[in-house]
Amino acid sequence: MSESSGGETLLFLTDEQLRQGIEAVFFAYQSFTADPDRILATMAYGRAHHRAIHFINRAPGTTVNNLLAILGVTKQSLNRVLRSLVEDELVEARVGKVDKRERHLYLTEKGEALERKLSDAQRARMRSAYRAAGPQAVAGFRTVLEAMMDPEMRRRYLSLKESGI
Amino acid sequence: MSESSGGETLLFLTDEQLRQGIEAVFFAYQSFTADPDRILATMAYGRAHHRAIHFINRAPGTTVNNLLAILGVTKQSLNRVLRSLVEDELVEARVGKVDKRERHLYLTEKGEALERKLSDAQRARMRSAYRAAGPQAVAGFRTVLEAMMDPEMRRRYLSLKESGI
DNA sequence: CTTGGAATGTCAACAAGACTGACTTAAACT
DNA sequence: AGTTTAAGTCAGTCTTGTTGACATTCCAAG
Repeated sequence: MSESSGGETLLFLTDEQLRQGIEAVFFAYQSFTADPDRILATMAYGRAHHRAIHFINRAPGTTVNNLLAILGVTKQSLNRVLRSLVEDELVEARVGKVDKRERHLYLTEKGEALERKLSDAQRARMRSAYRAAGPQAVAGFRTVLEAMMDPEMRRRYLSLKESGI
Repeated sequence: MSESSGGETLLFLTDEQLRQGIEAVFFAYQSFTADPDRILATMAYGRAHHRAIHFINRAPGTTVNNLLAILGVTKQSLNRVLRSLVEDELVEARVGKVDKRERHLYLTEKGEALERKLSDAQRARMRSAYRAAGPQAVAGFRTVLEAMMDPEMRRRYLSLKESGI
């Protein structure tokens, strides 16, 4: 009922379609985090540890400040996570040679092993979803995700994307 | 370097491609929740309240148990949220006529107003992303998201999708 | 050279929101 | 009458976010 396709010029952009998109993102994201969450729950870690490990692996030697900017949390919040990872010898924090205030972060072998375990699970899900959907759908998927990002997020995303080639 | 396209038969499924997909989901989801989060932060509410409001609006008269199943949280967790929403007169919990043990949940006018405010923000983002990406990309986006969901999540998603037609 | 400010990171305390487990109440079913 | 189901409650824990205060280091202006 109501003005379903009232103000929209493009037919596929009804409120109902948009709402379904929102719900799809919600449910997909829950599934997306479920695999690593299950693994992390067996240890004393959570999603925050996963994120830190992921991005340290992605950009080894990154500083705490750098990581902060990517994750978008406060330094105090990240610090707690980082501390436990360093204590458990998954991450090494080396004092900067040029600037001694900085800490450069690296995964240890143990840290790399966990990273692989977590990302394997997540990649397996992405791989099977990508396979099932086909290359054209994947391209569209990526296009919409990038369009959804805030300029600031997109900047972070693209900087990683380029560094990873 | 390393075995970039070593074990994959399909070229577009390199580990690097999958990793970029994972990061895209991460950054897009952050942006996706940012708008409602900003609005909610001004009140004493959080994301949990938003989710409850969203699904009550989506399926008015739903029972607590029903909502529990959709959200995938414990009743203790949902109860805390629901209690504050009822106290603040955003949600009404009516005793069931057929089964008096059940509480049927409805948004009040005040609740509907907040729901609209929150979903307007989120829909605006989706709309502009969809517009920018084009219909074909949107179709692909939806296809991949559905393929990413656990069977259980997909079941929940589809049941809502159908009820919303 | 020194001193004051800026940048980087750490510690402590608190709040939201998730969880488990144990329990109560009321209603419905058998 | 006894069991199951729906909802709600109380207590305690964990993760992860927040602010505020503080230490260390660097750098630049006087």
